[in-house]
Amino acid sequence: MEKEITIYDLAKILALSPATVSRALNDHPAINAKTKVLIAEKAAELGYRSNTFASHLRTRKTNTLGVIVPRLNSNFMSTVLAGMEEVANNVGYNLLISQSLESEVKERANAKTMFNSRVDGLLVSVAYDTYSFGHFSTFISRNIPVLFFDRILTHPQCGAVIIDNEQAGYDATRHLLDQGCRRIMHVTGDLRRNVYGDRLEGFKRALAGQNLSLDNRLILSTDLSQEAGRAVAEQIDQMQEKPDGLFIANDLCAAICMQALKEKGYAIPGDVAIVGFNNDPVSQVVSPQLTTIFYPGYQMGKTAMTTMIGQLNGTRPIDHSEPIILRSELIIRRSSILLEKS
Amino acid sequence: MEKEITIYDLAKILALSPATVSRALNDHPAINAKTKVLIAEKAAELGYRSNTFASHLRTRKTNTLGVIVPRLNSNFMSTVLAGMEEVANNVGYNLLISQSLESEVKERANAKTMFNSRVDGLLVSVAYDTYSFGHFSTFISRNIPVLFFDRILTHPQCGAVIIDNEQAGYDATRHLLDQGCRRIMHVTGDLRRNVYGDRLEGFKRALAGQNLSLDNRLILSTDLSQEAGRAVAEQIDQMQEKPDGLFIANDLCAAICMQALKEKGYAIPGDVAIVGFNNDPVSQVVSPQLTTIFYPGYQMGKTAMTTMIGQLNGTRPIDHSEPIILRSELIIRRSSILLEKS
DNA sequence: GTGAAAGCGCTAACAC
DNA sequence: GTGTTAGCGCTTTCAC
Repeated sequence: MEKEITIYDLAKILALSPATVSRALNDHPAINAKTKVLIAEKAAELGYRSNTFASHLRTRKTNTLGVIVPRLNSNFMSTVLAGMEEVANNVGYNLLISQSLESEVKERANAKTMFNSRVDGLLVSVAYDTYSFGHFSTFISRNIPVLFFDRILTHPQCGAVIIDNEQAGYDATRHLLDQGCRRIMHVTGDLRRNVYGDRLEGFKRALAGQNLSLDNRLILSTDLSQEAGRAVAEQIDQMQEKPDGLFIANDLCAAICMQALKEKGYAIPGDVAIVGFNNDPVSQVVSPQLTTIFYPGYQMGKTAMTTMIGQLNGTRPIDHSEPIILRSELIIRRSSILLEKS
Repeated sequence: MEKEITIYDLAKILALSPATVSRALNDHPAINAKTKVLIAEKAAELGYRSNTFASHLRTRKTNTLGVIVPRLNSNFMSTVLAGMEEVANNVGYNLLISQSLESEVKERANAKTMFNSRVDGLLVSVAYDTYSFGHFSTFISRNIPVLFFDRILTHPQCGAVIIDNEQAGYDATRHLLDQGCRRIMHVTGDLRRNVYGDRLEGFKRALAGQNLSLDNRLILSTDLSQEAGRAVAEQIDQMQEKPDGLFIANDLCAAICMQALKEKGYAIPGDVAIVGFNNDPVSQVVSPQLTTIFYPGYQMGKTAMTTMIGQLNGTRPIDHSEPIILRSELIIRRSSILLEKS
């Protein structure tokens, strides 16, 4: 076990004060350039590494940001995280990542851990059943910025990065309508969650635009799991008046559902046209390929992180009155094409 | 911005010494049980939270573990991470996660950051092009345990958690042979990497078992990307002697390749039987569904983390002479079934 | 069973 | 441009 080199060791060897060494290492402008070089070389030579705890203890900054996501093992979330990590890493922030496993209880515990770890900021996409803000208010009261992304809670002091779910829901539905569908079923998640609630609004707007009335039996709130996909296919098979279009708020769920429908003998898109959501890799490999909404996960991660870091640096004006909205996009594939392009 | 409560505040209020408060909070046996209760209550009442930096500064322990993965946005890796997170979270360890983006250079930088963050241990799945051990030896020399998982580097002082890639490669190939394939192509990654090299060994052993000679033109080392999948289909289409079996070391790549082959008019599995690798969600939604190797990602994450924590606690005997090998499993689906079960 | 005191390594006033 | 000094909040001998 080698001994750790400290700034005191460097100071003694170079006949300087620890303060000078500290300043030089932090690239303080007041220090002579030559002195800096000297110190940097010696530090490298002796394998000096800054003790972040001592530093954090003084500065009360940790250079660490907490990220809480519902699940790590989802294509979308890991893509978001990848984007966040890239930005954070580039500017020297570390990421403390944990998952709520879709449980508010666990999310609360994670938030507490983050708080105790003294993260400089917190980025959160909330769990399926999170509706209270309490576990984040400790952050707010200590001036630690909290930024929500994708699945958000609305709070005057918290930023948010989302896509325009209402518009995306509208686009998806409108596309099915344009293809001639007149009886569209919408399979979605918990409607109190912004991402699902907003999509439903878009769904409704699209129907209203065609003077179609809303049939509540055609709105299914599920957990969007693979099992849900199978169950939906089963349910459709049992229905008297079957839908001719299906808008499912998750690609994997949609893919499984499509597969189950095909097995039951339904033609896709002939009998039922299908639109998914997320542009997950599965949407490209199912047949027919799945029409979906491109969800810019990587960009969302980068934007959220950039916003957070900007806020921490004070380089970016903070306006939490409006969420940051990223562009999503309808990607039309074979699962929904009923009309040839004219 | 509320003021932080420290043990000094608690000590003063309770007319005790900071030392006693510290000991009580850490459940030191020498402290009177009643005193402990008293202190705990007051701490809770005032919203005291331990300053981990001050603590770390003294104890030189961080309760933080570093994890470096090639990419966060892969289904397999995020599943592994989910498993790790669950275990770590349960015993109070935090995870500092970063991605190498398949570059040894970035991996080196990440390792340095982890080192400076004083992680108590490091878990690594190495980048595509990592062959030197140098950036990990600083950890070893400071007695910080390094554990590799999945894509490993072999080192006498580092543990490793893997699946038996050789056996998996054998199983996949043997299955194709059992289905009657006689000209099997193997599409894989960088053969110097254990996961790919070992699978190739299994591939060879299976062929040898049937007295089939090895045709090097049928071994393709690619980056296993989606583009690679398309390129392989193209290449097969151009070949004079086409393969009747295809073993691709990645499900998404395999799914894309299958799709491209289908578009070119090949029957799957009739013309070409296909086996993938990973049991990625895509393997279940392609048609025909893809035969693959189940890769226990969640379990791998849990096992790796449990091993690491055991080593840190000293509760687990450490034997790095042999890697920990998890069971993987061939999952037979329609993409490779040529013979009906007898 | 509890207290006094030193010090972990760093940074930031404040001097000069 | 560099040095002096005083902590940041905690743990841990060593006392009693």
